Amino acid sequence: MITMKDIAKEAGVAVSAVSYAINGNGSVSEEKKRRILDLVEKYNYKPNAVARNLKQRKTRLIGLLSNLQSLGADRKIVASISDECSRRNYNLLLFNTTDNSKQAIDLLASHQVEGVIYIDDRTEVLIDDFSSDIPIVLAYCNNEANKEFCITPNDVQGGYIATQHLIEKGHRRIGCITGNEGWKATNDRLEGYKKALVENEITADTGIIATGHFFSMEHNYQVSRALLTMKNKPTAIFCFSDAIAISVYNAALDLGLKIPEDIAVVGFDNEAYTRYVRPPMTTVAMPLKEIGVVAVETLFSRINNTYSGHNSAHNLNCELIVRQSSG
Amino acid sequence: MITMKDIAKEAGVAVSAVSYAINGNGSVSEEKKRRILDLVEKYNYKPNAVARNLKQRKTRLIGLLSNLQSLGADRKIVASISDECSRRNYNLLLFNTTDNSKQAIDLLASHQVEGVIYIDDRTEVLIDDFSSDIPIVLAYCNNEANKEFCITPNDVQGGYIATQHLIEKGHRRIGCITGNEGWKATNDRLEGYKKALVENEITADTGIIATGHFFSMEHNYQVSRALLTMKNKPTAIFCFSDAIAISVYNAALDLGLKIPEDIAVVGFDNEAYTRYVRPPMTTVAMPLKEIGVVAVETLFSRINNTYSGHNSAHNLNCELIVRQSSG
DNA sequence: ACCAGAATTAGAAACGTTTCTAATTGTTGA
DNA sequence: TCAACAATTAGAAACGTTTCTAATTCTGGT
Repeated sequence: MITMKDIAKEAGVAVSAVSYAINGNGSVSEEKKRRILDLVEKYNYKPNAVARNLKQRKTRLIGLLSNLQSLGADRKIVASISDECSRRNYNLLLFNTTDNSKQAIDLLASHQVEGVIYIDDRTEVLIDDFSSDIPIVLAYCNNEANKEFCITPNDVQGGYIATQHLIEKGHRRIGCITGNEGWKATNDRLEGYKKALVENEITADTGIIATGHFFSMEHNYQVSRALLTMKNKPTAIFCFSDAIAISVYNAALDLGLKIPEDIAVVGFDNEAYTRYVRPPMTTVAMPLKEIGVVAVETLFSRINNTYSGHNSAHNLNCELIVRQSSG
Repeated sequence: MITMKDIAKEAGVAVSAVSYAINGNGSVSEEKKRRILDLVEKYNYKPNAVARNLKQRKTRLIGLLSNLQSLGADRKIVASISDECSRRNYNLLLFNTTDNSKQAIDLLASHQVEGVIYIDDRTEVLIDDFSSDIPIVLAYCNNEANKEFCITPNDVQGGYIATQHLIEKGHRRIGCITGNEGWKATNDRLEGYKKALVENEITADTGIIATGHFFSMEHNYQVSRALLTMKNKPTAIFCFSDAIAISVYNAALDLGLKIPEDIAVVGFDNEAYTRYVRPPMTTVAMPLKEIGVVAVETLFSRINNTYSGHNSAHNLNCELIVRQSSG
């Protein structure tokens, strides 16, 4: 393993000169500089970043805590975060959280990361303790005590635009199939759904608000079927995920109902396949890329102490992708 | 920022004693040890990993090079790699490759990672130069010059079992829609397809071998439609991706053909949605988790110099997931 | 030719650990 | 009680950089 000392020796200069030559600070005569850089080239010498980091007390490393197991929507956020960090010449130190996030943060801290981004799709995050003096930002998830450092999709607005769209299409009897009970995404989307109804003076009928499940497709199919076989069935259904919407597609197919003529459908998530199902699905896209961008921006403003806290969550708006399932 | 020196001073011992106490090597009297660890607890002191890494010339870091933009199938590999490294108490330093993988590897090397895993879904990998003395392993992709360090799905076998399955279902006239021309996945799956035909003494008809595309669904739809409207159309189609299979689903729907009665379909990739489409899709699952496991194993055996090169690629078998689209 | 000031250079300290060496203390068996 | 040995301890060197300080060389204006 070749070091600066080796280069310095062979070039017949002091190690400081080598450092100056490589980093372009300090001052070195042109002739020496060329001699040094030639050797650097010759040996393909790369300075030891660990030594530099120790001396400079700066690692240009961001810790990324993510439950990669469940890497669903969040994977686009990870990609976006990675891009944003690269642009700033920062790298990511990845840590796979299982449950012990406290320990994970400690480990990242020991590696002297300059900040931590935590991605999770759970409702309330386990970190209660932002006590480490290292800046943390939460992406995609919520933490009541630290709202201002949470970058989340605006699920209320997402639920609202989906429902509003169906109302504009002429529907008055709009059902919905929610996600898991108690999840923030479920609560917020439901709130947006109700808000749209209220604004349009439609009284919500709890009989057509069904509880779905983000993972159990069997359950969603039963719920869809129940909704579509009611005596006074809805003319449209807003589903809290694309997968749930597929359950409605399947139930409709089995019951001989046509989408959107007999039943209009709107999904949520804008999964890749929604463009290709029949009929192409109208759905709500979360601002995943933007969440990554804002998370990194917020983190860096904290790192550089330029953060002007505004004490409210960053709630980024969703976008409605109109296709054919909504009429 | 509190250091060992601070702890040592307050405990009235030498810094070496603190190091011994924390790491449990060396020897320290019980009484001193308790005094030290109490202070460690009190100040929530965590040793600076950068300093330790410098001194020990060991970082317990693996570099991960991945084109996260295209994070498709590979995301499960990333999750698996992350798990395997965690189990070994190693962390991942993530680098988002755009095109300059050489530079990326240099950067990772400067961070003193002990090995590099490169994940890409491109045919031939850009790294021609494994010259850095740091061990590299390629996951999901191929490199002719360094076969033995490539961990790939066995696409030939994948194509074979899909076709064999259709033959066992009684089909003799089996078409296929390939992936992009020139891609290794395309070539290999086609080879497996042909092998199965030959073994069963079926002469391949190039008229029902169509060239599909992994990304252009419009193209795949046209191709599917053409295949299904031939005078002597196939009774089954093997598609080189699930998305292509969906195109066949759509074309069949539009032409009033029923799956699997009128046309049997097998996909490739086992995407999450294939369980929920109608009819549930028979498809081929790549051993993504296993690729991660073997990649990490191979890398560590190189790191620890216990690698017994066997000079051939690690080709891990795919698995057929039988559902209803194949009859 | 000389001097001030600038540019260049060498050397050493520092970053926070681990680990080596040597010194000190403690323990045991005769 | 004393040697012999083991356990504990302190101190310093080392890891590979960056950056400070001070010494040296160079430059141009008189």
